[in-house]
Amino acid sequence: MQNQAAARIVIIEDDQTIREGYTYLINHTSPYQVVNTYPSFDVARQKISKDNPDVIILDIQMPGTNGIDAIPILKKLLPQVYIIMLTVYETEKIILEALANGASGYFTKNTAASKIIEAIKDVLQGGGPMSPSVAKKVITSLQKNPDSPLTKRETQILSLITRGKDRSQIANELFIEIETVKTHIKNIYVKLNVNSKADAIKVAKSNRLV
Amino acid sequence: MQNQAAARIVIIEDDQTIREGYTYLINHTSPYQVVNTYPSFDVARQKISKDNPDVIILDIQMPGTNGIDAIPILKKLLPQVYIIMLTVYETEKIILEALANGASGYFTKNTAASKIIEAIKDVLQGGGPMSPSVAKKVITSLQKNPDSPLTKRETQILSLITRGKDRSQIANELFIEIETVKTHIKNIYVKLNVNSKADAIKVAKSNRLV
DNA sequence: ATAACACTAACCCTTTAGGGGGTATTTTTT
DNA sequence: AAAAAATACCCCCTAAAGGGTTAGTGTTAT
Repeated sequence: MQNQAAARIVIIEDDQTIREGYTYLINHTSPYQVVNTYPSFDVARQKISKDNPDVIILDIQMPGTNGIDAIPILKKLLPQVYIIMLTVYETEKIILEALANGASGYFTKNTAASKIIEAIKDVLQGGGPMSPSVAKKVITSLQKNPDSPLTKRETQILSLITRGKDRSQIANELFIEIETVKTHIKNIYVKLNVNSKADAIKVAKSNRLV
Repeated sequence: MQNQAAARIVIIEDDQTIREGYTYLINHTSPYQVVNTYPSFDVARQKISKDNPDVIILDIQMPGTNGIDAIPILKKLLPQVYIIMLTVYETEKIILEALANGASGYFTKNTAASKIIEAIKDVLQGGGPMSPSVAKKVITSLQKNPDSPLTKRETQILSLITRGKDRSQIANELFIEIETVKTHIKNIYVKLNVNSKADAIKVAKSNRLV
């Protein structure tokens, strides 16, 4: 008698070869079972609840609803499910969208089946498995610009501005006068070559100053 | 004759046992060499440039300057260096601060030396190595709330507000009237139970609505 | 020690944006 | 057919933003 049922996997992927390849490999080399596969999310939508999957392996480019948009719908249908993206896309934008929408892992399609099996184990244990190059892009997206032209105080104030604070709230929070805040903001605008809050935030975000 | 010089590693870590343990293991089981070790950043500061490291393994809690604050200074001294954090801390806040400051990888101290050696290989090849639990926290920090009370349009407008756009800019961007934007904002305020932009942004960020 | 930078604060000024109250039509989704 | 979402208009008043200028006091690096 085994300790618990094998985790249930569903693969949603339009390429039949990939679908069958991963299915075979997962079923034959791991303690997990692929309970169903679908060629698109639109086909999966009505039936996947009955599969009761623990993990979904999801493509992005598919006929009909794309994988990115499918994630929140799948999470609503199956709140406990872990979704691992398996796709050819690895632009920072798409990776971050997938993770923002609720994906728990992200791999590119050249990934060996053994790594996918490790990834299934990893999500089930509360990890966040990613390809090295994906992890790199995620980390890069979090990094600040080390060559900011702003001083510490200016950076601090710009950060409060990006959080929507107004001059008086900033003054209160930093225990300084509102006129001092104004001076800092004026200096920030000069350094960033802007003349409004909106543009300052835009420059701050695009140059990762905060 | 070997293809290239072994990558040069420096360890900055106040615990002598850990320092010596990892040094031994890296030097004896991998193609990398630990060229120097330091018990604190303040000791390392003046001499590390001469070590010319490719990778620094960095603790956070140390006498003097902590590891988080040390990262940008090290990056300024050695712009090409990869920094891998090795620490007992794994709160989301500290992890994100370390990565924002320029760390390329992050591990907790119970990590096996073999994983650290893999991590060194990984950063040198352009990856972003992390412990599974660290990767999980990084991914969680990027995820949106799937149960937002806001409609698509409201979410879109709130997102533009968080980017510092004012009513007229939002109206222009979405090709709608400024009065319509006002209406959406009023509805957002009611749903979020706030009555100012700053509070809306605060609620949006703390509940990951955008 | 001394110059440069950072942080602080004050005065002047005008323009723009924000927030609250309502009502109402059209479009989309269920 | 009913509900929800998106659109748009009117009224009101206060608060906030932006620009210009000057200046004292620390701190830090050369």
